[in-house]
Amino acid sequence: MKRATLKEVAQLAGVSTATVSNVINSKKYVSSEVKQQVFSAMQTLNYQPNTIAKSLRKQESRIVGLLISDIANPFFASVAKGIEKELADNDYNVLLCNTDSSVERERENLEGLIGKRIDGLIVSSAGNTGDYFRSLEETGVPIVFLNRCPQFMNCDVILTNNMRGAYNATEHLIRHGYQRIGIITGPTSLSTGKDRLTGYRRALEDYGVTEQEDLVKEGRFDIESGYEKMKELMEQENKPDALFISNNSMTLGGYKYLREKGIRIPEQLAVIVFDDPEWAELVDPPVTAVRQPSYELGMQAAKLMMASIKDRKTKHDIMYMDPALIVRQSCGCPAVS
Amino acid sequence: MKRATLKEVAQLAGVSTATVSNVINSKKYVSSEVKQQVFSAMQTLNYQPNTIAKSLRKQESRIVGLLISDIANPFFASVAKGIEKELADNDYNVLLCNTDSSVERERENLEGLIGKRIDGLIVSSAGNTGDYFRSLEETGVPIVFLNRCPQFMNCDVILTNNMRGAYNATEHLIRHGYQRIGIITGPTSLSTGKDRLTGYRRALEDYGVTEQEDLVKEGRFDIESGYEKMKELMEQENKPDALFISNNSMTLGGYKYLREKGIRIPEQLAVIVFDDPEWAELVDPPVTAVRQPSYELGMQAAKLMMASIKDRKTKHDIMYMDPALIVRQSCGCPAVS
DNA sequence: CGCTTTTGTTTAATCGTTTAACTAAACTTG
DNA sequence: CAAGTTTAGTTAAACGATTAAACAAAAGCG
Repeated sequence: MKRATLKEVAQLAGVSTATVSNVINSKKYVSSEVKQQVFSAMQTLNYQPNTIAKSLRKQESRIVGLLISDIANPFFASVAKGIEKELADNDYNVLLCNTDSSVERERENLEGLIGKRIDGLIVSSAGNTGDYFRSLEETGVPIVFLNRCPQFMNCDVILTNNMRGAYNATEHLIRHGYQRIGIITGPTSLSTGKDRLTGYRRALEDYGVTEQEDLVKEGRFDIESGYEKMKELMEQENKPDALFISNNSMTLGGYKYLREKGIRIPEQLAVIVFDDPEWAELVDPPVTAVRQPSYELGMQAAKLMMASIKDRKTKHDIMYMDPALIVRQSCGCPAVS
Repeated sequence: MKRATLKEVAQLAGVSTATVSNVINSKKYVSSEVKQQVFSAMQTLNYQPNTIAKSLRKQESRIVGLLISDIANPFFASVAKGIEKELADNDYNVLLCNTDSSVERERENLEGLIGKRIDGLIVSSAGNTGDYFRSLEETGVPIVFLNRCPQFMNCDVILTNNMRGAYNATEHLIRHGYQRIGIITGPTSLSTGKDRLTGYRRALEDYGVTEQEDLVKEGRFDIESGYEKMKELMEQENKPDALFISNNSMTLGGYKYLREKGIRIPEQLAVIVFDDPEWAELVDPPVTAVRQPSYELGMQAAKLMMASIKDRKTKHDIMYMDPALIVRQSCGCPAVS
């Protein structure tokens, strides 16, 4: 069954298409008689306006692209949920693109999205430079960067205060008297990876602890590299007595290794992790975590986006959300402070 | 900066729009001279075809709607990832709609998607009847139901073999000698909830165990109800000695309660859960789980969708994916068999 | 050399809306 | 009551692509 068009509705109601359009969008004043006619015509034809045609004419798609590395990562899933909610409330839809952290796929997806004439893009880029976003930006499409901070562009950025989160975590470990505090960090090509590492370093500095090079391992924010790096750390001469892990996925990998080897937490190794997924309090032992407000992060990103699209906001912000340290049992006795 | 149109490219290249179109889509034979001209014009104007116009003309959007209850649930997140991957490989995009299990929002979203003229819909409905999908189906848009089985419609359905999964889990508990095997099931208005309950019952029957009404609790597939129902079970006279929990979220809630009360698994309560999220082997104790092939489920759903869209497949399938029982430590000693 | 066929390109209609510009009727108003 | 204003609705041109049909030039052919 073909869908009815506005024209057909107009014919049936015995009016012009313009009038039908006006009725639908309640633009101009239309007599209630005619309105009734139109409504009933719409009813009988089961008319549903064609958004594509509308988009073409109005030059807006009411679609926002979402470019993220891994929707299966609970952090991103939660972010996506926040974004979807906020956008839906404003009658915008989300086009989901998963990049698997591949710059290649990111670029391809971006091209597709440009073609689709998205009204905005929310992105947590896999790349470090992000120069290929330029061509989108130049056409006036607002971009919100999520937990990634491109150097040069004039667009909104929303970030967890990664440095502070990492600083607090490290500080916590220092205050508990740990001497050899290691870190499994993310790719330093990403601002999240870099900032968390910086936070860790600042804390060490501030407390006069000298950094030990072999206690700093760079992973790839995924499960496998978490396992690998944990292995490296625990098999080397100079083992850490405490460890800060930079995200949830690497924690899964790391914990896996520790479990296999029967290494006890926190007796043999104290652990604090960045991200606070729902399983954090159920693993053995419950893990002390730096919680990013992921859902709120998504909502805020979407709000910034709406402000750019609807209110034509052109002054762009960089917005920090503060993470919270949730102390559980993986980081040593609740002493000192 | 306005985006260039095909017309402008044509002008610059000194040819007609039809020719440019032909070059882009390599439809008809175009002399390589002209081709060069067109390409270079496209280059200098930084031309990106407008998909919206194309959609309108060709009457296809190359967008598939995805309607799910909660993208933050790792099961759905993984499903979504599989769908996105498979669709992207076929040059289709995913429009993500989160319904929060609200039939209301589901209906609203559906309307929006119809307006957007999606080429297909993949849905894990929150409702039981799903009659409002009819209007979409009638226009010839293929629908794939995911883990939900509407009675009447002529569309593809892809299901985890919920009954078998639940049966196997229950059987496993019975064979380990448990006497009072309980279940926290999902809403029986959903086929997932119902089928898992049925599987549980069949197993009991087959082994001549009589069902005890007060050991069967119906949750809502979310964390809160998991906590509630676990509480009810463990505070009543007739406590279970083993429990089958119907999904991952309710497990989180249930485990939370057990941890609070210091109830030991499996000594005081053996547990098997449906779904095998990434944290399953890290919680204390690692949980025996019925693993649904979530990513593959998503991929298959997308494949069915592509078959319907591209190959005009009209004969529709109901496809079962078999879950696997992953035995860990939460369900008693690895004895018997 | 004329005739058909092939090749390469153009013309113009179309997809389903919105909206600026226009019109005709009804209503004010001095 | 003539002139201006308001009201309620129509006409037709966009938006940016695709594509059937038309066409001109070149090639093939006896």
